Formats: sequence, C-alpha cells, structure tokens
Amino acid sequence: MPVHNEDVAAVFDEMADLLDIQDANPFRVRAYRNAARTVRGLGRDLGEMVEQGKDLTKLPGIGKDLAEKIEEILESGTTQALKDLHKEVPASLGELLRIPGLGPKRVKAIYKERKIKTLKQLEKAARKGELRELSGFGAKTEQHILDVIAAHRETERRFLLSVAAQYAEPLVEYLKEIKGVKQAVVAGSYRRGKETVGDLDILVTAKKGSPVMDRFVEYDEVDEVVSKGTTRATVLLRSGLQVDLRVVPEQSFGAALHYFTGSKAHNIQVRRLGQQEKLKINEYGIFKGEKRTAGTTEAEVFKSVGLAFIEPELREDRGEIEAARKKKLPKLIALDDLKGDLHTHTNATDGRADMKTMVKAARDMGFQYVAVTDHSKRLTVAKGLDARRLRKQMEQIDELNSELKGITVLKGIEVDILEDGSLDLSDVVLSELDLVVGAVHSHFDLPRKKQTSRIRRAMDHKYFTILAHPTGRLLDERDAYDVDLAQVVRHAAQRGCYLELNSQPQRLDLVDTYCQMAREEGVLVSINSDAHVPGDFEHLRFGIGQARRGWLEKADVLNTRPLNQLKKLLNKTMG
DNA sequence: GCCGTTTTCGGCCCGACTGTTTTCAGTCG
Repeated sequence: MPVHNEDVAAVFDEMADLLDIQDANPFRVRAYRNAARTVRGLGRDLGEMVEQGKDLTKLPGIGKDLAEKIEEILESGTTQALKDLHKEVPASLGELLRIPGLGPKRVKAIYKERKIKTLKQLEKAARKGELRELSGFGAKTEQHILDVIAAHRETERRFLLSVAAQYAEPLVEYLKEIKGVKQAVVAGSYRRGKETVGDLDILVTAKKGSPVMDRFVEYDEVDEVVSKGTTRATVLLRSGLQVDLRVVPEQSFGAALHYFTGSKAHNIQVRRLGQQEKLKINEYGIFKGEKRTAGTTEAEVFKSVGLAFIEPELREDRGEIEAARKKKLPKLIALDDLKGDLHTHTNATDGRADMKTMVKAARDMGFQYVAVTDHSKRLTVAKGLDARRLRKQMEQIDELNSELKGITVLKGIEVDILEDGSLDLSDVVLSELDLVVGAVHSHFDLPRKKQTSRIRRAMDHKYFTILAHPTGRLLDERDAYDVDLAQVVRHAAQRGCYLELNSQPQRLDLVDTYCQMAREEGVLVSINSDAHVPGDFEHLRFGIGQARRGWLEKADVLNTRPLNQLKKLLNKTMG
C-alpha cells in the first residue's frame, strides 16, 4: 500500500496530539505540528524524494529524527514512537481535542480522573454532572462542553470563500457605519484568499468610546455571543459562521492587520526575526524596549525586520520570508491581467444562456477573446455535443465573430477523457477547433496509477490543449480523485500542453502548491471561469486569488497573452 | 524536536477572554 504525504502528516499530527495530552515539552509538540504542515504543503511526493535520495533534513522543520520517522512511515504506514504512545494514551483522546474549549490539560484531566476516552463517554459524564467535580472545571464549563458536543458536527465545517464573502461584505459595511469607526477590514484566511475559511477575522480601528462592540453583537444576523470584551468579541452568525472582531487604536492598524491576517506560521517567523533585532512585535506595533517605533502600516512591520512587503496570499511560511529578504518576491498576477477566458458553456449543453449572451458578458469583462467549450457527447446529462452538433456550433461562432465587434470567439470543446484515456470525439473533428479542453467526468474511483496514466494518455493526444479541473474535487461534496498530480504536471511540461485553474468556488482544484509546481516546471496555467451563466465570470476573482496563493505572475498564465500570442501558443499544442 | 553570519545548548511569539480563582491556568487565535 503506497503511503502518501497526507498519511505522514496525519501520523505527525496524531503524535502531536497525544504528546500534548501527555504534557510533553510544548516545543516538541510544535515540532511535530510544524512537520505535519511542511509535509502537507510540500507538493512533491515524499516517497519519490526518498527514492531519489533527496536529503529530507533540508526541508524546513525536519531534522534527523523526523527524517528517519518519515522513512519509517513510508515503509510501514506508522512509526514505533506512535505505537509506544498508544500504550500510554488512547488514540481516541485525539478527537476530544477537536472540541473547542477542550485543550490538552483538560483532556488529560478527564482521562486520568474519570477514565473518559471517547466523545460519547464525555457527553454521558457531563450529563450526570460529573465533570464539574474535577478541579479547574465548573458547572459552566460542563454546560459549555455539552453545548459544543451538540453543535460539533455543524461547527466543524468550513465555508467556501465565495459564501463567506456574502456574509463578510455586508457586515463590514455595517461596521463602517458605526460612530467612531475609522476602518473595518476582513483579515485572516479570508484576506489570504484561502478557498475555504473556518471563521471571519474582522479588524476595526475606532476612536475611544466608540460603541462598536455593543453594535457588533447586536448585528441582525448574530445568533449567539460567544465572548465579548473591550477589544475583542466572538459571535456566531445564524449561518453557523463564527466572526471574531478585534478593535485597535488607529496607530496600530498596520501591526494589527498583519497580526490578524496571519498565517500563524508566517507571524511566528516574522516575530522571530523581530526578536533577532531586539524588537517585540505584537498587534499594537513594533517595540524597542518600551518604545513603540512603528506599526501604523503593514509595510512598516515588514520594513522593521528588513523585509519587502509580502502580499497576504503569500503569507503561509512557504518561502516568502526568504524571498522577501532577497527581494525575490513574485509580482503577483491581478484580475486585470486576464485577456480572455478559455472555458465557458452555453445552453447548447448545460449552460443557462445562449452563446451571444455569454460572449457579450465576456466582452463586458474587458476580454479580447473567449472560448466556447461545451461538453462532448458522452456527458448525456449535459446534452453533450456530437460531431454534427459541434460543427453546427462552429458555424454559429463564425457568424457571431463577423457580427460582434470588440471580442473574438474561439472554437473549443470540453471533451470527456474516457476511462482508457482516449477522447470522446474523433481527431478529425477536434482538428477543426482552436483548442481542446480535456476533462475527467467519469470513473473517479480508478486506482492512482490507472487514473494518472489515463490522464497522461489523454494529454498525449495530438489536439489536446488544456487539462480542465485536474483533480476533480468539489469542496464539501466530492474529494479529489486519486491522481499523481506531480507526474501530470511534469507530463504537461514534456508534452507542451497547459493546466487549468478552474475558478468555480467549489473547484479551485489546482491548489496553491500545484500552481507553484506548474510554475517551477514551466507549465502555463489557464485561469478559467467554467462559466455556465453570465454572472459566473465573477468567479475569476477567486481563481486569481488561488493563482496568487500559488505565486503565479502574469507571465505564468496562458490567458494573459493577447490574442495573437495566444493563438501561437494554442497552435503549438494543436499539432 | 528543530535550529544557529552572535549560539551545537538553550532558546523556541504574544496577548485577550473565560471561568474558577483569590492571583491564575487553560484555551484560543
């Protein structure tokens, strides 16, 4: 059974949990958590790296010991150290840590003194009023635990960025209207453009005596006030989305914005740099001894530790600090850089608008070109096109091109990649198109090797241009299919074809680390809307966000090219 | 357990809020 990076990360996370409960050295616990994070964000397959004889201790947070443990896990799926831990701490205690309000100390106490190992036992004990007898616990804590268990499965879910935006934007407008409020901005993973967010972190600067805290908890959509102090409050909205509000004085805006934008790992690195300069960095500013020296803008924070300004999307402690020190940060792509869209649908298949409406909407986005790429015949649920209907659509495109000014319509198809890697339409008809977008819509459950070679075979087709939504994941709905994307990226590089970053908020499946990998391998990424209605072009902002998280510059993206250059790049793949 | 153009040992980010406390531990972000 092959062991993947996620399996290694899971072992390290479990080690961290159990060590934490054991009251181990907190820095040792952190070392395991850091290692899990490194492994998850790696992008490259650890198994392959070991085969190639790469030195794992070169990876951040991986030393001699953890490198050995990685090799052990790759071979056996686990490590002796974890087995030993299981003898002392039951594995099920890890799930108790997931309960908000229960940390390692309390979990340890309820296990040691009440022999509670599972959520079920915990709930039972709380019902009977047994928890309040433990030292450090009281009736309120006990009730809180009961409440949280009841809501646990609900609150654990993350929200799509696009959904969070629907709550965040009106709330920020509401906060800005409150007396004494100067600025209100969403920080956290929302600002970093993560595809899902667990909560909203909102930062406000306000004059002393502003009623912002009281007004905030009175907001119409607030369902429950979790905590409320003078500078910080937490509420749950009716949707279940948690919102944390922090209020700081205006002069601290930059320091606070940096602090609350995170990520946590990035912040730790920046503060560590501060320490080396004998500076203390917190949400109120930069301090030299007692004296506040900076912190009104984020740029000051970075400057104080010798770094260039780092865009929020890069702040994941994945090399951005080093790059900022060397002035080697990428100039990230922006929405304005897109010159067109290479994946859209019409009502000929499963789109909701006719071609002309869609093309006009693309033109309203300021695009020079748009490709119509409806589905192919195998996708019967979407009324997929056969050769005859596709040719008819091509004629329609010719007509539209002669009629409409200001935009060029390209002829394309989103052709199904069949189980054996062949395409759903013949080379003859594909050759008549400007581009061929290939996609997997069936047999999601093939084993990894088969799935990978299926996709590679499809890419080898003479007329294959772009691999659409390369992992097929639908957030909250369907996991990615099991595919070795690193291999797919390398194959695209050899073959000279392109990868799509699909901007649908539920997809965004060319995740940041794979964007980075594509960039390193010299594979151009196509940021497409996959629009089915005119409004879907708005989704491109999320695709751009993901691309920025993946360090992509304008030059790394296929559809930033003007039409004449794009055509050359398409011709290259079209034989 | 990691890490080092100050260190191979002794550090490892920092503050707010809650609940159970009588001055603070635990948890969270």
